[in-house]
Amino acid sequence: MDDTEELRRRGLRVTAPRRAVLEAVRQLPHADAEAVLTTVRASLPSVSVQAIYSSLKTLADVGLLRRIEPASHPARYERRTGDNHHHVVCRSCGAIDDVDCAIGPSPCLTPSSRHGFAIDEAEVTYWGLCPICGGKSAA
Amino acid sequence: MDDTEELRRRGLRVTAPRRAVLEAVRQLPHADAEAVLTTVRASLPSVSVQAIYSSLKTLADVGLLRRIEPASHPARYERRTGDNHHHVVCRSCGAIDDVDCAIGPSPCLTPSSRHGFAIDEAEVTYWGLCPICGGKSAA
DNA sequence: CTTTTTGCAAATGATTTGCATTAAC
DNA sequence: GTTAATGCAAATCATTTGCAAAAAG
Repeated sequence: MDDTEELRRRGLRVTAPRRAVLEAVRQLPHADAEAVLTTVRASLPSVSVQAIYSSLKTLADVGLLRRIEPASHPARYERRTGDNHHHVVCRSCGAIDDVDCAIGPSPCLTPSSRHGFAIDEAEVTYWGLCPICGGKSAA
Repeated sequence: MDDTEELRRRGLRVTAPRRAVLEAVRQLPHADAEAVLTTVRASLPSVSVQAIYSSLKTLADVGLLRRIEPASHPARYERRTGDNHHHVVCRSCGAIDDVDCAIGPSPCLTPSSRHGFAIDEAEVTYWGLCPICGGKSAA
C-alpha cells in the first residue's frame, strides 16, 4: 500500500508536503526535521519549514511516523512503528541506529513497580559513541 | 559526608548556590531548574538563573547529580546516581518516579547489537499517565 | 592575588503559533 | 464551497554564552 493510501486511511488529506516527508523519512531513517526539509526541498523547493514540522507532527500523531527525541539532540523520525524496537544514540553527534529488544519481545516492558502510573510504553535508549565519534575523540 | 566535603572532593569550589542547589534537589527529587531556582531563592534570594543552570550542569558533570531529560519536558535532576535505576514519566505533566530495573541489575544493559557503538549506558523510560493526570484526562 | 563563579543581559536553537492564502475533497 | 493545510513571520521556552564584578582558595 502506498503513502497516499496510508494517508487517506488515517483521514488525512493527501498533500505534496506530506507525501514528500514520508518519502524523505523512508530514504533517511532517523532523519531530523532539518534533514527532512533539505531532502523534501530537492523535489519541492517551495515547502516551508512549518509545513515540515506540521507534517512530521501530524504523521507522528497518526502513527505513520515514530518520533525519537534523544536528550540534547533534535527530534528524529523513522517509519518503523509499533514494533517495540529501541535505539543506540551517539552522545557526540546524535547518530542513531536501531536495536531490537535484547530480551525478546516484551520483558523490558514490565516495570518492577508502577507507582500508580498507567504505563503504555517502555523506551530503551543505549548511549555511547558511534564508530566515527568514538574513533576521534571521547565526549 | 556533607555536601561541602563532596564538592571539595571533586575539586569544586564551595559556593552558596552550589550548596543550596544540592540541598534543593535533596528536598525535591526530580526537580527541574525552575523548581530548584524557586527553592534556592527561599534561602538565597539573590541567586541568578544562570547560577542555577551553571551549578546544575557542573554538579551533573562531576556526578553529584544525575540529569534526566524526558522528551518534551524540561530536564530534571536527582541525587541518586550511579545505581542504574530507571524512570516512569507522565506524558501529560512530566511527573517522574523512580523504577528499579525489572530484570535484576544488568541484563537490560545488554543490547542485542551495538552497530560499532561504544555503549556506556542503557536508559529505560516508562511512559504513561501519572495517577493525577490519568484520572482527569488522557493525553 | 589568581582563578573560578556569579550576576545580568542578550543570544541560541528547536519547535510552535497566529493569520491570511491556497489547495484538497 | 468548506474545511483543512500551507506559507510567512513572529513568538515561545529551556538553556547557553559573553563579560564585568565578586567570591573562593
